[in-house]
Amino acid sequence: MTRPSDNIVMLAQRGYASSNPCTDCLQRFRCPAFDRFSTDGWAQDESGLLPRKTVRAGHTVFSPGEKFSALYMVRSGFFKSYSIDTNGDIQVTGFHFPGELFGIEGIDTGFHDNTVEALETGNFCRIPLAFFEPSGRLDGDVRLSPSEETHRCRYQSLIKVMAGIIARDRTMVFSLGKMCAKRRFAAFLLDISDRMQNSGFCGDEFRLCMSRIDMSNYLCLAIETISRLFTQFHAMDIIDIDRRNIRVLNRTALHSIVAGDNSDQTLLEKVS
Amino acid sequence: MTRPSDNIVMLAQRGYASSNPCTDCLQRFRCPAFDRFSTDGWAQDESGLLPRKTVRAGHTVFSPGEKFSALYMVRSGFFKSYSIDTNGDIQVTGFHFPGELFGIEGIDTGFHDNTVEALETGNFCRIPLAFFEPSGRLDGDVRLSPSEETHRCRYQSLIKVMAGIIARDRTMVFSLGKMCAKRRFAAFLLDISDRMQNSGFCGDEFRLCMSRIDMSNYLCLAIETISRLFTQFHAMDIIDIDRRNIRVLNRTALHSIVAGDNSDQTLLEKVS
DNA sequence: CGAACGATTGACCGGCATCAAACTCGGTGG
DNA sequence: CCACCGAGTTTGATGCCGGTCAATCGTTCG
Repeated sequence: MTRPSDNIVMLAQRGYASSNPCTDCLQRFRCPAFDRFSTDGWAQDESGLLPRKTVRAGHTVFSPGEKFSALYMVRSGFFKSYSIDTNGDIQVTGFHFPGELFGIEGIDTGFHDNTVEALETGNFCRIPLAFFEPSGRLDGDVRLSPSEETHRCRYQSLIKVMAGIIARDRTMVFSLGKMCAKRRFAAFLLDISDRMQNSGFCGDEFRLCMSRIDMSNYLCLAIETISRLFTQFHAMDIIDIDRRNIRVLNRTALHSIVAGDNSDQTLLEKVS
Repeated sequence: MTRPSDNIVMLAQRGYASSNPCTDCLQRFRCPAFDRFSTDGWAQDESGLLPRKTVRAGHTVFSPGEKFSALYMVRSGFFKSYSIDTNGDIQVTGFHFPGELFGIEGIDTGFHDNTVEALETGNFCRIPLAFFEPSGRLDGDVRLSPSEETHRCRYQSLIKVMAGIIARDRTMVFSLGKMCAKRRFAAFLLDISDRMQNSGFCGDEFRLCMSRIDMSNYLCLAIETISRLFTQFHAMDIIDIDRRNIRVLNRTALHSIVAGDNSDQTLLEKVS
């Protein structure tokens, strides 16, 4: 069968494609750089279009210590971000799907403190921070002088991005603190499913873009626990799982597990 | 545009304490509403000063569903914020000390989704969201027309507030996911201590403003675990604890527990 | 083919939640 | 003044979820 990401990958052009401005970008309606108010309909700086770039699996978009000067919009492919603590332990902090933004965490210090890495060949668009500034400002990247209305839209976009991150982090805190492994994992599957759908894929049958190790690290569970939960959910006919290919068979069951009417015990234990 | 002299008159008329504008506020240097660029040196709207309010222990600043239209700066006292999930379970999401801001979480939906409650009698200042808007805007609250420079400062303040929340949430995720109870608790004590100091109190001897229940809920641990850790740290001569009064005796030990060279075992186990 | 890596499955055990009981302290009323 | 109560806290006993260790299997690649 065809890989779910083929359709988008084929549309993604490399580098500056003058034939492929924002008006043709599949992610334009989720992109804060796409101006609905401008006459021509696509974001641009002095040099033309916003820069795009393609990275292969395992390669990074940026690393800790690099100067923070832009946001990034995933155009195709999947990315993960992680940071390394003082003990050298890795913490996967998130996954990024097509149409999603990443890289704003460094906004307070001015430097990135995490790494963003492509899970498979992917393409992203770099949106300079100056794009969101209150008024035209030259910072070596780009000079922009948006109209007041345009700027307000962009301003609110930036706020919204950060608010979304806060909301997602709060969910994560709740997940880690109050949910047992099963609930947490079910919530993770639903989250991934929803975001796949938002990115234009089928939400019920797709390929998991990350390894079991990344999953376990992100969810703060042991790899073995992840594996056991996969087989358990499979035995309960909630999912079909083959390598990284997953099919959601019983979404309702996942939701009831997440709801977890009782704090942490074996809801639906004997279904199989 | 109102002149400073006008405001003084208005203050007297409205019963504001004219002897206590922002220039006398102890928290002014941590407050985004305090304008270092303005000639008179304090934040104001058309009606005079930013509104302040006092609440008693157990009373709320706002509740879920209320319209989001302002940030809040703690002037004195201590506050906690918590939300209630679909199962009716409470999750304490944070504590707020003098000089700290709260209430920005509702910025994306336009409504607060959590409750902020005073832990003891406290006073806070309400900063209308319009204060941070790119340009003068009338939203029923206040009309402001800041200069470009002033606005950029305010704009960046808002960004910084949100970035700070994101950083704090990330720390929380790491704490909940990767730290055992002892490390988590030690990190909590250090966090509280630092913030007490930032708020102008002694960082080594103070009164814990929240109950054991709030602590345990916030840290996602059982009350019994919190209690055991208090006695354990006391036995190790790391702290002195009497009811809610705590004295930090060995800050270095707390730091080494948080560092946790090894994942989750009994560092300093046999010190007593 | 063999090495390396990821994934699965089983056995074991430890940290922390849970249950239960005792204790402290402040408030109330007889 | 003491008895009583209830909320908050402490301490002990027990059990279980999920981490750790270890062996096996499947897949990929040099």
